[in-house]
Amino acid sequence: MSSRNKNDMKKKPVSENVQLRLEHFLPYRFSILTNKISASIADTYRGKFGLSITEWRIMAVLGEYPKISADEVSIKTQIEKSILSRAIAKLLLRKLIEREFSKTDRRRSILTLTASGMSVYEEVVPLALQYESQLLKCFSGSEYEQFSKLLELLFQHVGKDSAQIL
Amino acid sequence: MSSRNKNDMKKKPVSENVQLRLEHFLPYRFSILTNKISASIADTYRGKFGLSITEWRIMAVLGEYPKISADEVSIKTQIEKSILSRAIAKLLLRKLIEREFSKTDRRRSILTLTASGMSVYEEVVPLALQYESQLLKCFSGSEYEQFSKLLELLFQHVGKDSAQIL
DNA sequence: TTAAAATAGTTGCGGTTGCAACAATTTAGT
DNA sequence: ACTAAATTGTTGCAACCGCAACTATTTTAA
Repeated sequence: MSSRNKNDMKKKPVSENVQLRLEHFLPYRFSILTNKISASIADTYRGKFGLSITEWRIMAVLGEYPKISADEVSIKTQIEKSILSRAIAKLLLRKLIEREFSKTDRRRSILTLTASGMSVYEEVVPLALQYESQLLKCFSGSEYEQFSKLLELLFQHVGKDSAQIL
Repeated sequence: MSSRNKNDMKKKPVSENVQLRLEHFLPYRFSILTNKISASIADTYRGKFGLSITEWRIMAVLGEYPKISADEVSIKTQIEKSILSRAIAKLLLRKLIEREFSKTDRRRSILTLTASGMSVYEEVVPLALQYESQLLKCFSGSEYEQFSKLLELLFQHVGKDSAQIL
């Protein structure tokens, strides 16, 4: 083994030779895919109901969990609290949701869908489910099972303190 | 069969009984996952290089495909053209990329990484790959194969005219 | 009991986003 | 050759985003 070989190795460590192909890069692919899906859903919600995705998500959570606080909505949806506050203000104006404040803790809000909010909710839910099933048409039953399982794995992995991952 | 039963069916069609569980809704899960991943990557790029994800993507594409136009970057990255235009302006100011215009079509820009842009690129690439491999640590080899394949399926499916899907 | 810390929600502000209109140039159709 | 349409990139504008500072209230603990 000559010293020339040794120098070559120093000049070109493996890591610098590894190349990045953006279109195969997982985080990138995820992002593109998610953006497409979100954009297409957002179009529908905005077009048919004048709802942003954020607004819809708030309503979706309230449909499942009536009488929770803004803070609990924030925890469940990961929506940042200032964004949430403004979205809630809009929904209140449009009377799609109602708010009272807890008697025992006057900081805490208690949010519910109004009757008209509920009727929008009941109109959107089937649309959302239909969209999802359209999306999943590319999978066979067992493929869906696999995908769901693997996605869950990834979810768990990312969930445990993402600071630690990078 | 009484007319009462018929009325009941009108009042509660099956579709209204189907419920939505947001946390199991695929588009929602995708969105949460992607946002977490993107946020964590964005932190690194911003912290170490002062680059937004958009800016980094432009550089990544130029690293792979030197001398392409803004429009081609837009097609490859799906970045909207006004956002792209402003990001390119920033990268030009910081002299991370260079621009000339085609002699034969003076509308068309020709973009390349500068030397310093290239050196940033070569510093970021290994980081990005390292992040990806961290992310994939939750999969075994065969799980990764599966996941990759299924994601590709979904990708194709969504790709073919998303208007048609919804 | 009272001062400090924690919690819930709102708001100010600077930055980003994305649609739509625009200018400059090139291509197509007649 | 000449006008209409298409393409490439930029910019105006209104909406949105998210951090940080703020108010109001409740909890902690000395």
